[in-house]
Amino acid sequence: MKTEPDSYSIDDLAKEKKKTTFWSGVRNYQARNFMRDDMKNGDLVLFYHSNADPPSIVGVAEVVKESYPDFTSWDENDHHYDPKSTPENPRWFMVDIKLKKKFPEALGRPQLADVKALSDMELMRKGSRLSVQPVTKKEFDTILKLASVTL
DNA sequence: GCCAACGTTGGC
DNA sequence: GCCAACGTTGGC
Repeated sequence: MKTEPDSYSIDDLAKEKKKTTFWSGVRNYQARNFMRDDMKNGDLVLFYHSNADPPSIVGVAEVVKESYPDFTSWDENDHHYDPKSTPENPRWFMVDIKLKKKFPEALGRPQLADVKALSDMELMRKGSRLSVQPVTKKEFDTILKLASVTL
C-alpha cells in the first residue's frame, strides 16, 4: 500500500490508537478491487512512501478488518467525496490495517532497483501507479530479508 | 518543475 | 465502441 508521507506516514500510523487505521480515500477501481476482494484478515502489507526522497518501503502492516464501505466517499466535506457513492449503494471500499513493524532502516527505491529478485515486482515497474497492489511471497520475503526483519 | 504513464470522461 | 482531451500519479 502506498501513501505520501506528507499526508499520512508510517509514523502517523504508529501514533494511532491501537496502531490501526482505515485505509480511506482510494478512488481507483483496480485498487478498490484488491481491497474489497483479496485482502483478508491476517494478510501482511508492505507500507510504501511515495513522493518521498527517496521513495521507500518503510515497514509492514497487517489487515485487521476486511472490506467495508469507505464512508468518506459520501461525506461532502471530504476531499475524496464522490457523489455517485451513497450509504445505500457504496462504490468505494476500504480495509483496516495495523502497524506490525516499522523497518529499522527504510528500503529506498534506488537500492531496491538493484535487487534482481525484485525485477518483476509491480511496484518497481516504470509507470506503476496502483496505490494498492499485490506482492508475491518471494518478493515479500526478499524485502523482509533486505530489511533484516523477522516477524 | 517536468513529463511519462497511466485512468477517466464524453463527444461522436 | 473509439479515441481525443483531460486529470492524476509519482519518479526524477
